[in-house]
Amino acid sequence: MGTTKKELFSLEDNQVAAIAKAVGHPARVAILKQLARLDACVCGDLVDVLPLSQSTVSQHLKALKEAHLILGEVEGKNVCYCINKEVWEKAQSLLTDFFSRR
Amino acid sequence: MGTTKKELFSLEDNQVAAIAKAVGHPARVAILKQLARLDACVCGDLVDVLPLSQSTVSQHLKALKEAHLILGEVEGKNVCYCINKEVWEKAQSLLTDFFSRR
DNA sequence: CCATTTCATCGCTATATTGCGATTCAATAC
DNA sequence: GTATTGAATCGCAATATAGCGATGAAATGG
Repeated sequence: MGTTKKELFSLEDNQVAAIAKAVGHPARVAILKQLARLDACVCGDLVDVLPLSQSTVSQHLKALKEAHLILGEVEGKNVCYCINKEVWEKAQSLLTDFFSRR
Repeated sequence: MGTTKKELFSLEDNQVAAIAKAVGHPARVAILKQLARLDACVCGDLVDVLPLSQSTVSQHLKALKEAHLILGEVEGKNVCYCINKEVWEKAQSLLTDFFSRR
């Protein structure tokens, strides 16, 4: 318990849920918006923009990375994040389809 | 801590996050799909369709109701759930806009 | 009245999430 | 080499979530 019984649901339902879950926090929404806006990647400028500590922002970035919605590339001392275009488009179509029902 | 600092984010970011959070579980995805498919409302047939106990399904329905994505109407002994069309469309446009970035 | 059915809620356990400060590690700067 | 900077991770506390069985409350059936 406390654990989602993923095995019991369809792949698609799990995919939709996983994406939605990753987006389900205002900080992560804000991060994704920033990354979309800047098109090119950014790094820890995100920390400056967000009203959260560095460690907390790092956690959210990790969550988004685990959902494959973003990519992080090391550039010397910095890490450059950007939207994972492929997965983003997949997510877009999954969610669009989902909400187009009815 | 353990609590999202919603105050620190924009209304829109919070709205997007709240909807995504509600959708962020495969059981709730499955419920919403069913309700969309049956167009007309259903009741505890949902429990039969889902691989979860009645109490757990009830919890998920509560979560969806709190996100205003669904409506529940008492009909004698039964409760009839259906998608909240207005909010659903709002959610659709919010999420579509969100994913249309970039 | 009592029994049954339908659903919500309580009470509990297990696990996950959010947040932060402190620490660590790698890369640069000196 | 040491110092500094950027970012991930650790460790912790507070809270939230997922799941279930049991109990409750309202409506129907007798």
